[in-house]
Amino acid sequence: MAPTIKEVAKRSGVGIGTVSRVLNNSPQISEKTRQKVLQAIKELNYVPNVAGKRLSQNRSYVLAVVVPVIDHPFFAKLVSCLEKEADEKGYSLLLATSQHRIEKEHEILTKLKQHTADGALFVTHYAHEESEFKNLAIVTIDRHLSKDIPIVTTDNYDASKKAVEYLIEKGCKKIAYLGTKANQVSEVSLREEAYKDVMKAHKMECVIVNESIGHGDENQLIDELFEKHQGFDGVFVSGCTLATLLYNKVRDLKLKTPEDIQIISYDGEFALDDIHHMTTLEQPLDQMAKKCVELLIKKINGEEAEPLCKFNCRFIKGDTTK
Amino acid sequence: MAPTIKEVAKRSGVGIGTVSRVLNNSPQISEKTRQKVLQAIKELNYVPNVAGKRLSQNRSYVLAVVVPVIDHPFFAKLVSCLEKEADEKGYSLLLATSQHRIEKEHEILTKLKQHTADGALFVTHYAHEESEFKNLAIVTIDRHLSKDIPIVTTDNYDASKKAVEYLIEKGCKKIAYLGTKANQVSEVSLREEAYKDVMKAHKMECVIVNESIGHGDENQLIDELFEKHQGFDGVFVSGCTLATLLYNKVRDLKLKTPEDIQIISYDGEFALDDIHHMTTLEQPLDQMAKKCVELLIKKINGEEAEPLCKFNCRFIKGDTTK
DNA sequence: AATATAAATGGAAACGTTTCCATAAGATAA
DNA sequence: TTATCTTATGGAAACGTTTCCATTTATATT
Repeated sequence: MAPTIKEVAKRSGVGIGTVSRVLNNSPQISEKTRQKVLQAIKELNYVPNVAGKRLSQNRSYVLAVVVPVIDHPFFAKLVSCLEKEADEKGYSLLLATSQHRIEKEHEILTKLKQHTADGALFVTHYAHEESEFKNLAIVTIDRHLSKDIPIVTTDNYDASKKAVEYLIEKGCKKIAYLGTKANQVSEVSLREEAYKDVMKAHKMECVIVNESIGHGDENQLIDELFEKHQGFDGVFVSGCTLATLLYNKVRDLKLKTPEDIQIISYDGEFALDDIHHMTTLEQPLDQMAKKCVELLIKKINGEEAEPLCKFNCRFIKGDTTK
Repeated sequence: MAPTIKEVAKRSGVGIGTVSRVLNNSPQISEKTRQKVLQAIKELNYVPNVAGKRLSQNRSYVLAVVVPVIDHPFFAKLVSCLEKEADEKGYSLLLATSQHRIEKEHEILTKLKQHTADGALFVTHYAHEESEFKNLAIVTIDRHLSKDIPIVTTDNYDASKKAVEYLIEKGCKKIAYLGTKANQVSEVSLREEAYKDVMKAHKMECVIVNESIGHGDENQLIDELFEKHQGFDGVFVSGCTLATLLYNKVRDLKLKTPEDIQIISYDGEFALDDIHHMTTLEQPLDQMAKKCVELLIKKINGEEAEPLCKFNCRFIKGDTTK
């Protein structure tokens, strides 16, 4: 069996409390004792057992993250950033993909209650009873779950407004909106709002092609755009998968961009982004991830956490606009 | 505070052992008692604390997976499959990205020793002292780490051989190999071996463009292929990122495929695979993930595990070959 | 040298489970 | 009814930490 703190104590001739203090870098330990203990630890090849630590502290040092899927550039990149941040703060990352199934989210809530994880980041799209979140350390991206749950998001409305206005400025006469249908409680729905408002302000016609989340084929959506609607010369598209699909469709149709059609997309996180030089509103995922972890840790520690953190998107001029 | 097993016992008027047995679906519990206990659990809103369970069982029910990066279609898809399988077997997935840094792998080994996780899947590319793996439940994909560590892989040699022969059969006169440089101990190196062997057998010239792992720009590699070498009409490419980059480069150069150049790639897992219809050797990641989890659990339970599991790739005819 | 104060240390108790052993209750056979 | 064998149940001990309180040791002050 692996050596325990007791054996380390015996070997170094001190008490178990002292060993524990050395392990936790407690200041009130004499240098001499510290060395003795460290020596014994090395000799015994002692590694602390986290189960004991967790039980006595009632802490797991694990953060859970719930994403709809992981094999998607946006979520993959996000999780990548999260892992880096969590790691830096001494937390591990427990990954849960909901596959758009609400039960999976319930499982995560149970894991929080079980103390499998100390906190969770929800990046998913289902609603819950607010009471389910009681006393749990939760943070979301983009979505309003409950008034006690902090949200990390981007300036969806402002950035979208600027993007659509940019298309108009560059000469677009008929602009379409292509996106996944966002729930009302999601900040993402502001993208469509902004589009509509700009269209209205410029007395232009709205062309909206929407998909309900997790269902329907995204390719089909693109086809719908080109079949049902014609003559547009600009598209504001929400989501990187749709954007790439659109880009490829345009190419297949032998349309030229930006000459025939101009495109701006929200979400710049492409799997292979050195290929598609698309004009993009890029979300600062690294900063957002950092903030998520920070907020989560605050909530875990029972500290006050900002209810809403809004980051600015970076406008990246690619070659899909003039 | 959350209710404990003791309180459930008191409320239902039984002993704590009985409650524990109900929780673990022990058979020798009378139906009457079981109902009483379940009732109390419901009334108290009791959720078992995993820290206690873990300590007493010395099990975490967590599997760690170490991948170089997660924002890459192949690894993202793999992790996605793993999570599904782990979940089915009652395990959670702890995600660690090594970012090609060996220290991160050491951290995972420490986590295993600490019992943060019961086992780990290594999908990374560094070497270790064999002794570091002593008594730990580890499985790898593609890589020989130590003789006690099972490997899950594909028929790299056979599949590659067939692919290259296919190109020849379809009329290619000069075929290049494009890939990341694989370590000797990796099964992936067999792809290049197979290519070389086929070239030799057909008395054709080898054109190999290689990248050392994690370094260098993949785009640069593609450029190198087209600059240093000319006149080839077929490429066997290893890895989905490279394949997509190549595909796009070919398009940018206004070359036609399969007319001017035929391409087969190893790894069919594209982020957006409904776009690129490339001829591909697809690895059955779902089956592989299942096997990995299965082997890991066997090792955790101290059972014998097969040292090598080789899966067949699926040949998918796309429109990059005749 | 004696006393007061601060710093370092030892170890019991607590965290919430599971498991094993002893015992009680129930079923079966005589 | 009594003896025997199952089946069901209670609860102490163990898992490996941390933490708090009591105590010892060192240092400073008179």
